[in-house]
Amino acid sequence: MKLATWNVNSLTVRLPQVLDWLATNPVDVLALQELKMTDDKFPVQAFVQAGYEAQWFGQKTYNGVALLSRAAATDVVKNIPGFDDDMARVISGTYPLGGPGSTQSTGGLQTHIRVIGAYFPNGQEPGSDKFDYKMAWLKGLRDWVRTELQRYPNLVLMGDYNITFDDADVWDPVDMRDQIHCTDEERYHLQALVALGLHDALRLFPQPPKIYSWWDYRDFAFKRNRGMRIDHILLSAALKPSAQACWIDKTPRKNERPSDHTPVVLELTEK
DNA sequence: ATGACGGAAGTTTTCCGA
Repeated sequence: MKLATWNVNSLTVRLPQVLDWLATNPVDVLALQELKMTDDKFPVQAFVQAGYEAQWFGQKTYNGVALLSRAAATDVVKNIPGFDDDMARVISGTYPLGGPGSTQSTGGLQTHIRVIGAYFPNGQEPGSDKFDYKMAWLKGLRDWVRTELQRYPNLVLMGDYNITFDDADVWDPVDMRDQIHCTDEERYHLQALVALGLHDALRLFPQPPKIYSWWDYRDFAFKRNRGMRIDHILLSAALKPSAQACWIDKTPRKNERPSDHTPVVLELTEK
């Protein structure tokens, strides 16, 4: 079973690239962020034709998230229960554990996986209202994920976190010290999520140095590999033994009119 | 110190992202 996350920075612009990527990378679940479209504009038919179900939660201009999947989702929830939010940032669903061939399994929680796709707030800069919102949102997410983990031992939380774990995730950690995505407060909240019993999937496996998921459009940042790792897949302890591989696919960042983010992929053993 | 680029809204510029 393969799961992936990708901030597409406008699904209107990036739809052909998403379809191309799925044709080459037929993952079982793909979480999308920054759709930047209202629900009525969501291209559900294009995904159905590509063999994918979709659940989506859009918003005009900003935000918007979706889950594409081979198998149908159940228990779909939009945003964070218990946290009031004007913005469309989170969508979750439950899927059969395994590839499309194992959809006939019989329903116990151990045979399913809970997938949460999330677009974490940017935060703009420390001390701003948007930063305060980011901190409150992170606390709301954590309180909810704690209860989700009790219900669903097999859980993946993936998306655009807009937080780096540490300096290894930053091309210039000296320049970025205490800047947005790199502050102690943000990293505290990220570690608090980990402390719920989650694992940074990418770091379960050896990786090349200077591995990032986002590069600024400006100043040839991608060509110079001046980026940050801010897109993550966290998986629960129950799923950790199933993890086979995790990687960042830089290929779509080389497209014409690319998203500034690129996909992160997690492979789990078939069970 | 500033802006670079790209997307959206919608109009000749602004806001925002990261």
